[in-house]
Amino acid sequence: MKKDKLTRKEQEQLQRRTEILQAALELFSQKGYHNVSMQEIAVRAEFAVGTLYKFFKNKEELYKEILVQTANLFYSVLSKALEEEGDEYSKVKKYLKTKCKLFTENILSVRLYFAESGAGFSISVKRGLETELRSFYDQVVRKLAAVFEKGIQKKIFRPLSPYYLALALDSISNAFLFCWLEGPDRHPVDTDLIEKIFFEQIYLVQR
Amino acid sequence: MKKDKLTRKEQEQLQRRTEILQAALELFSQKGYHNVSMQEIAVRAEFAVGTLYKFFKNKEELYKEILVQTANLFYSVLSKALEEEGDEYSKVKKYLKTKCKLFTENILSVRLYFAESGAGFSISVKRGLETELRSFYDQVVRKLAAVFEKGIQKKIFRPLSPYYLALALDSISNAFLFCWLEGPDRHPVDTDLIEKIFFEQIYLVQR
Amino acid sequence: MKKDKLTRKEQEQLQRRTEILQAALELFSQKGYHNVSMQEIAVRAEFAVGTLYKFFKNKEELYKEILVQTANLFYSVLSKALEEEGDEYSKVKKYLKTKCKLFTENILSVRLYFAESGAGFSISVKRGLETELRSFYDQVVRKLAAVFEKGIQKKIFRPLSPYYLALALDSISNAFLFCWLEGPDRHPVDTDLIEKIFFEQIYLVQR
Amino acid sequence: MKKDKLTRKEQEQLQRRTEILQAALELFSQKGYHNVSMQEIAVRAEFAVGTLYKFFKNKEELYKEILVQTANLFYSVLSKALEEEGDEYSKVKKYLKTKCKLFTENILSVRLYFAESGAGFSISVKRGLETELRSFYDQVVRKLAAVFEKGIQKKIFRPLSPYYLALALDSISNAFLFCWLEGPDRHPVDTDLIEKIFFEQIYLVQR
DNA sequence: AATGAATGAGCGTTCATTCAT
DNA sequence: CATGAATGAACGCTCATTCAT
Repeated sequence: MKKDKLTRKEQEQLQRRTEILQAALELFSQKGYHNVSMQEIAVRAEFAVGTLYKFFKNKEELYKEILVQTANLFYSVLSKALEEEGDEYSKVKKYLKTKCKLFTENILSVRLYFAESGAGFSISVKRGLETELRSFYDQVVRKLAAVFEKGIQKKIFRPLSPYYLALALDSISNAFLFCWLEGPDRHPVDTDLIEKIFFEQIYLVQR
Repeated sequence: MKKDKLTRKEQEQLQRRTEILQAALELFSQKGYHNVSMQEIAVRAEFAVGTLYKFFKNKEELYKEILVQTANLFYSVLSKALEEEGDEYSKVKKYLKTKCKLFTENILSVRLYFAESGAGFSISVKRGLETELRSFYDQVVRKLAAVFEKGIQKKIFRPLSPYYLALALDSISNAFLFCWLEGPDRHPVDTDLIEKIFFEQIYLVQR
Repeated sequence: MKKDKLTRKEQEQLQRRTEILQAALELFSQKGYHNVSMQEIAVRAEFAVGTLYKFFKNKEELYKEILVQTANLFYSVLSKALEEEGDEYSKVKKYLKTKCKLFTENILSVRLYFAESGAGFSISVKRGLETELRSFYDQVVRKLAAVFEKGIQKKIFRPLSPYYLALALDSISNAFLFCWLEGPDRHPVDTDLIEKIFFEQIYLVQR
Repeated sequence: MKKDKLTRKEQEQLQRRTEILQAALELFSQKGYHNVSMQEIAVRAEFAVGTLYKFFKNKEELYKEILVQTANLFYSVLSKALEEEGDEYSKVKKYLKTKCKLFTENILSVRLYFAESGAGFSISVKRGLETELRSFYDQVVRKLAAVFEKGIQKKIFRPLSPYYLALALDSISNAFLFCWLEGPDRHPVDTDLIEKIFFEQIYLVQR
């Protein structure tokens, strides 16, 4: 009947689903997968336990859904940032700015995502999920590396291994963002400062 | 009564304790805190469950002990590396070399430590443990920052925020080590390569 | 208002009811009461769950209805067979023939009926249902016994306890029918063979 | 160390196991598999739920154990009865006597066994268990059939299909025993009466 | 001191039943 | 009326912890 639009019922369903995911995200990111019960999620989402199972096959799938959604969001937003118009330098600047915004606006997801997939090591809740998530992450790093490669060819960046350069930029930005977002003082993240530190000083733009 | 030496009984006790910790480390680092039962640890350590409780108040304390021991080891080894003779440049080189060795030789501990305390975010098994471990980590970063500060004064390093410089070096070295230690290829970690990348190319030693 | 005929609405209602009962019979007889959910029945009957509850107070009543209908069918059909014209010998022959046909044409009901009420022991889904069903069964046996009694008086049958004779005939015919209907070979049931075995050989018609 | 005898500990374990099985038998035979919870069994056996799982992998295994034990008991006792000294006539008499005693002394097991494996149809709790149990039953029937076969050769019994003869005897004896054991009056089972009915009147001993 | 059998709270999950639409 | 999304009690099962031996 309707093509683009969802029926009101479908909209409501989607809304409920989102509410459950939000409640679960809040709890999982705060206490971790194993310390959150379905009962608890149900109470916070203001549904009965059974209702959760109407939307998600089991606890693991609910958890996985959150992480995959997060991974998709991060991947699509960061990918787009790297595909914008401009030279490689401005692309990387855009990437950083976008990443800062993304992290700032999605602290809970970020927290959960890094706890599960680990920037480095991690012990996954679900066998294979870790690998799946890391591959998302790796795709972004590779896209970033491709930008560095082109920038190196154009003599915008110093001639270093593009992949390690990308990895380095990513890990530094993660570290700084974690530092700012988690700190007890919790200063608003200063995008300009990051940009300045990475590019003008550390990151090797040819002068 | 006894001053330096432990009685044979005390030695034996220490030995048992260590065996339990080792068994637990292997299991926790492989499967994660929540997927390892005390039963399982007992079997691997070749003791009865009850015996585990003679040495550790509960599962959480056993876990905590492993992490705190790891943190102590890392802290003491890395601190010492930074206190060796030489200028700031060679101190940082020594720090990196030591860290590579430390990680390579203690993969299990490293895996567990980063899964729990997170290079960045993490969701702790035990409330407060995360903070405690991060403070250990932070002490090392601060020591490294102090070295950078002195190096900057001596004009060995460029004039950047010493703390962020330390954080950056640390996060990059973590990222590279994770990459090497976890990679499916699992090349033996190339200390010289790290050194070269960090110092000659990225890390901005004044030339 | 209406005397004999049902309004179209009532007819439709009856039709729906029958469809539900049929769907439930198929599922119950295949998987057993506890392994069939109302959801499942609803899907097979192509109604909503709620609709099932318009027709039957609850799952138990739906189940009970199937069994009671089956019991009624069996009772009425077998009773009628025993009431037909003829001597006692041909009555019993008729009874057997009818029973064979009844079982063959209603395997699902038979399966469910015997699983629930048990030829012998059984553990009922519903307290009291077992007893209720057995009383139906017992009525048939008593009717059969009455025929044997008369036949014994007429010297058609040997002078044995009519009730036990009836019980024996019934249990043997059940056993043979089960054997034939369930057997992996599943020969079409040979009515004549049964008749021959029961009457000419085992069942002791006076010669 | 000990060869034949069990250590006291092992004896105690066996005792506990038996107590659990007994409690479970009582409940299962009364209310059926699906209407008995592990909690309930635990309470009746005066153990904690966890303890049940030390002895049996899960509810199904506990149930299966009861049935298989019963099947084994029935099979071994009835087989032995058929192997005793004597002609075929006395063997069958012995078989009947033994079966009466067996049923009388193990009403609960009998009730459960027939509810599950069904003398005829049944809907099994566990896929395959039904088949497994029926094969035990079938072995006994075949042994009995072999006795009939020999008896027929020796002209002790009338020349009928031995298998159907065995099936008939078994189903009649079941029916009578069920009748006596379940009846509200619950007369003590009259072995002699059964024997008399089967042999002298119905069962075709050549005269 | 060491043991490991016993415990039972608490989990994830199902499904008969209800009731707003 | 028919619907089917929502409910929540109750299940099977696990495992950290205890304590009699």
